[in-house]
Amino acid sequence: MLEASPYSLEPYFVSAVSVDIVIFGFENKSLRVLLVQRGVEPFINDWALPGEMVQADENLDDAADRVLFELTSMNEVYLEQVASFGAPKRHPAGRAFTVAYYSLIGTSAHPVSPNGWAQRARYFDIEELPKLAFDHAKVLNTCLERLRERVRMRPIGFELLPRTFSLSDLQSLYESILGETLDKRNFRKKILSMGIVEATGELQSNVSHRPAKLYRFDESRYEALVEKGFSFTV
Amino acid sequence: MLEASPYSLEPYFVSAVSVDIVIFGFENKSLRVLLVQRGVEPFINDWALPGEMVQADENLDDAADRVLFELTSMNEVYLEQVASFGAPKRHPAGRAFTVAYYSLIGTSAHPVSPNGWAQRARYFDIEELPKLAFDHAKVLNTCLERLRERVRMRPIGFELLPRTFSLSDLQSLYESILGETLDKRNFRKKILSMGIVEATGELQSNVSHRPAKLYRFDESRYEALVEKGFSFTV
DNA sequence: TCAAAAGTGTTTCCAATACACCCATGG
DNA sequence: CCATGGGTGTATTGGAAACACTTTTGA
Repeated sequence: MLEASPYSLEPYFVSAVSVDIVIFGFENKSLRVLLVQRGVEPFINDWALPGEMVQADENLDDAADRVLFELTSMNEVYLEQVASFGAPKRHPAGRAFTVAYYSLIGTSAHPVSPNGWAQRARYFDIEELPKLAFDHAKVLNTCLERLRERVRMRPIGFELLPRTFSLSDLQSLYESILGETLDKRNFRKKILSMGIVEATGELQSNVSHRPAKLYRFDESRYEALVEKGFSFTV
Repeated sequence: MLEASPYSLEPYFVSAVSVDIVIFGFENKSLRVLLVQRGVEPFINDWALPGEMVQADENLDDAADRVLFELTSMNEVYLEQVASFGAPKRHPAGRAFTVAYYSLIGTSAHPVSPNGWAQRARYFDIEELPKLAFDHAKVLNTCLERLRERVRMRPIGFELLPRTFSLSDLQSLYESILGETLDKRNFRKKILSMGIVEATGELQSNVSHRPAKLYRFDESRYEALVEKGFSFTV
């Protein structure tokens, strides 16, 4: 809370606030996170979450959108605020808070343009993360847990797949997010009974095994289900 | 994210960060929220969420604990961070972010000592809230939704009841949090089968109807269940 | 013809739901 | 004896979980 004089607020306007984003992608049957390598002190050369200071005229969600757009040139992406962090010593330059978001974007084909303080950027397998700058390991973990929670409650994550996909693709996605294996028949039954995917009629090609049917995500059906609330437990 | 020169950070250390707390209580079969009436500008005389600026050497959770303790003299209370808000114009004195928490405390018997910028404090029925200062209506709403989400996932909220309580008390608590009525027999079956309450052997006294059995919350059993994860859908 | 992944049904079990009457107390 | 809330059981249904073999393709 904030008050006017005689309780002066002035001494409190000394903090910096940033947004940091855990950008999840999915490729090669594993969950990935986009990290950037710092090109400046502190933590120079360490990997870190993409993030920027919130600008004077910007609200938090807009700042998150901006960071995401500047890095990936993608817009209108699934983005959810998760938590804020503000340990007094988390940044050597002063009192710095950060608001963490996670986002889901299809990995395959977007350009990545690190800018500002970053020298490069790439996806890391969630199982093979490098040491991270600041408290970003904790931030990332918190966001991963939130993603898992979400996935258990509803079929999130179509954003991580190409426009058409096989049910096995979808299953590996869930398996790599949840970190456990699922029964194939039960998984299919569940997804198909929800009616949130529809067959395109196409098949995979050039695979050295029986080609899978391809599906697409039925967004309108999905929205309808979210409206009236459903539970999803694979 | 934060960087060192040549990307100077200095211009960013200009924000204030506060914590605001939605303190839920339960009395008279209805869910209540503790609000304080502002004694200073801006929004003088309006009701607002209890909150304070985060101090220089304090992390967010500690600041929340402090606000709660200063107001209610209670410690070790259930407290959960929910979300952060930072619209550029939300405070007239400058760029001010707030991190919202909610807490659950038994209402009945704690003193309330408003201090600093507040002239008084009292509980409001969740159905009869006054106009709130700043963006606190939105903050409160977000926290209420989080509480509802939590309650649907697990039997939270024993903190809101006296140490011994009847199953009907527990049921009204759930009903007022969720805003819907529940079937008595099914509710009891569910709660008792989870084994998270145990009968004390005592009965209500001085009630002009059949006295209810009193129960207490079995905390160790509860923790054990949380560990291995359970779902709770009343 | 082999390897690799796709695809497919049934049974079992448990939890969710719906539903109506008698009981103990104070006034 | 009446009003008030406390307390109890059963039948039904639907979703969750367990489980193994056949099919199609490219190499």
